[in-house]
This record gives sequence, C-alpha cells and structure tokens, in this order.
Amino acid sequence: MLTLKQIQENKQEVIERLKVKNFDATAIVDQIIHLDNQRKVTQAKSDQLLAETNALSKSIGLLLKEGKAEEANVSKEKTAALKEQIKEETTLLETTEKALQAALVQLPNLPHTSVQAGKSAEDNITVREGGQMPTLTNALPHWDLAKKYDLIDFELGVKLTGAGFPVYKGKGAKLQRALINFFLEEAIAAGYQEVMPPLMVNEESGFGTGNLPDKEGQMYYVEVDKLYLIPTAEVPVTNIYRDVILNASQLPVRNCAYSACFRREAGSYGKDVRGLNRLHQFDKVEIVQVAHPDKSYETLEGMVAHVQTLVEKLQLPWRILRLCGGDMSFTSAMTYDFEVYSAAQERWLEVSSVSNFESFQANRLKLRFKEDGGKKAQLAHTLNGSALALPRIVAALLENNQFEGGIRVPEVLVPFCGFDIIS
RNA sequence: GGAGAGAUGGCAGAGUGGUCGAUUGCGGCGGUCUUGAAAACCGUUGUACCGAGAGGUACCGGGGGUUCGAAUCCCUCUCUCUCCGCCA
Repeated sequence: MLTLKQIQENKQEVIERLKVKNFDATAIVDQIIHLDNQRKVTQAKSDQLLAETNALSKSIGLLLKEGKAEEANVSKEKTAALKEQIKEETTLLETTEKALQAALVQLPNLPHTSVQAGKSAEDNITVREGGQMPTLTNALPHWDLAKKYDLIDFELGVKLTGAGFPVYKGKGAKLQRALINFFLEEAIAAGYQEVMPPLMVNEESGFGTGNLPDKEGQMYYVEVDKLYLIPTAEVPVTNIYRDVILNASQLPVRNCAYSACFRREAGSYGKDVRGLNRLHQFDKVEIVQVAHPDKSYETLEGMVAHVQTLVEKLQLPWRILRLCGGDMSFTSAMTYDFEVYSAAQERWLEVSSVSNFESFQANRLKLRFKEDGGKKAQLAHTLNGSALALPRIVAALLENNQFEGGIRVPEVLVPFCGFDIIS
C-alpha cells in the first residue's frame, strides 16, 4: 500500500497517476487525508491524557511510600475521571485507525511515470521480440500431442481431483522435472539463492504481498487451519522478509524458488482454459529480489534480461510486452510480460510476468533497510518474476517442435531429461 | 491427540506490582593505547507514532482483564521445548 506520507504530500499526483490505471482515487484520497488528520488530533489528545495519568500514578506510589494514604486517595479519584476520557479517546483512535487502514488498502500502487495509459491488453507495447516463428502446417495442438504420446492425462486428473489438475505421465512427467531443474540451475548461476518454501501461508503473509484482502477468492483456503494455498512462490518467498530490517550492503537480496502454484481461476472459460492454458495447479520457478529504491529499475531490467535468456535457450519465438496501466496488477508499478508463440493454437501465450512493486509490498511487509552507518530505516523495493511458469512453455514446446516422427526436445533440456525425442 | 515447561532487546539471560524501555554478558559501532593487529579500557547501540522543538506516547509472543500503577497477577489464543501415543 501507499504510505500516508506519499498521499499527504502528493495528493494531486497520486490521483493523476492512478488515472493511468483507470482508477478514480479522488474520494478515497480525500477520505484518507481526513482520517489521518483526525488520527493525529486524537492521538495527541490521548497521549496527553495518558501522560497525566502516568504522572499521577507515579506520585501515588511516592505518597504511599511516605505513608500519606489520604493524599494518595485524592489522586486516585482524579485518575478515575481521566480514565473515562482515555477510554473515549482510545476507542475513537482505534476506529479511526481501522477506517484509515481500510481506505488505504483500497488504493492500487502508483504506476511508474513512464507507464502508458490504456484499457486492456491491446494497449500493451511490444518492447523486444526474438526467435524463429514456426512454419508448420496442420500442427496439432498440445492437448492432442499430449494424448498421442501419452504425456499428460487431463481426464485422469478430473477423476482424481477435478478439471485443471492434469496428471503428467512418463516422458511428460520427466519433462516437468527437467524444466524445473533447468530453470533453477539457470537462476542459481545468475546469482539467485534457492529456497524451497511452504505451499501454504497464513493470513499475514497473504496480506504482505497484497493477495489479501482483495484477491481472496482467487486462492484456495483451508478453513480448519486458516491457511491459504499459495498462488505463486512470490507469496512465501517475499514474506521471508516481512518485519525485517536489512543493511544496505545486503541489497539486492536475490532468491529463486520452485513451487507448485494453486489458483481457483473463478470465472475463466473457453479456449483460455483448454489443455495447459489455464490450470488450477501448475509448476513455476519464481525469482524474487529486494532492492535499494535507487536501483530497483536496474534490477527490473536485469530480471527481464534473465527471463529472456531462458526463452532464447529454449528456442521459442518470444516477445516482451510492457503492460499499460489498465492491464497492470493492483500491486505493480511496472510490469513486463513475456509471451511465446504456439504453432497450433496460432497465438501468443503469457509465460512470465516480471514486476517492480517499489515500496508497495514493502510497506505492508514492513520490509526496510538502513543505509550503512545510517540511523533511519526506510522501505525497500520488492520485485519478482516468473522464470518460468511451466504449462504454457510445455504447450509451446510440444506444438512448435512436432514433426512426423515425434517431438524434438530443445538441446538445453537434454542433459536434464535424458532424451532428445518424444515419440 | 494426552501431560508438563516456557515465550523478555541482534543473541544469551536477569527481572514476580511502582522511578523498568528494562541489570548483566556477548556481538555491533565509535574512541584511547599500538608500527599494525589482538588484549585491555572508555563511550555508544530497538522500533513506531505525535510534536517546529523541548518532550510525550506505545511496544517484554497476540488479544482481553484486575489495579491509581503490570514485563511482573488473572483469563484466553498462538507458537516453541520435554515426555507419552500415533505416523510419512
């Protein structure tokens, strides 16, 4: 969430920049400023009353020590009246703070000043592209290939769990492992430290990365234990740094993690959910960084460059989009999407999203750092990206590399899976 | 799941109703000494909010209560440890 300081000092700018995300913040910003001002007044009053009571209590202690019980009793009566007032003020303070918090979490992150306005995916800008476009005729879609070579069983997944939970089999399963290991090794070689996080998180973690309260319905929830299945490793990995104060010399912190990801995907339908295009459970390697505010956009470019090497090594046709304000997530200040082209579906599939959240998550997480020798802790910047999400990569690999005799496995994966042809 | 013990500052560990934001040790930072280092010695060392400042307020796992006053007493929740049971 945005900081109160940001909103108080740059009210008009906040409103203007959120227009780029098609968000009218005027009413909420006014409400926040009003509540914050009320909070300050209320706190000043309540602090002063508390100070008076504290002083009286101290004097009562001294009086009793000197055996002046009569005088002590007079003071005790005085505190009774003060306590009434304190209760009133603190109740008001609490409700004001709650209302303030409720208003604050409604504001999306400010898009970076260079982000273009726009309504939907159509307004995204292609910043780079590469790879060979496929020239296949009569290419089979990946769901047919998966059946033909017995790689993925969607119906079996329906039997075991439900739609969107495929069962990978034989070389299909091994290809998953190979991709996971390939992505992890690439990330480690690029300087990321691997972590293997829990697949469920508590409510605090969901709040820290901005998944709660607004995306509640997108996560699976285990009611009895009040735990959420993670929609991405971003959630547990970023929350490692919740309530942490780092030294500037430790930045940037770089982590990578493989995890299964769980998404309810309520409201999705049609060709978007066919085959591997949109699943309730899928595998992903995620990269996460905590960066110094002055360096976070450099960091973002570095992460984009890393993801680019992955799609290049896999020899897939790729392009990088910079998302317009309207297509960006609630929490992001700038996002690049990676898409790969799939030969049979004849369309671009999103396989990665790399974002800078600036201090938006850090503010919720209380993730801060201190300049070397500095006294004051300030909010760090957080970033993350998929590197990469498997299902659509698999879809594109199967579709683009098919030939009469089978499916060719990209060279970089052969050491990881042990075969070069699926037949 | 049953029984018991515990949760205090970066870490260790005191503190069982008042001047305790908290003794002390270690670690960190600064200094003295030294050619340099070590040792020794001296000083310093939490976070947030309000305030122009002086200063004030809150925080001893979370929440609630008793009291003029709570790290300290009571209730409750969470977590950790030990033993028993079960188990990948």
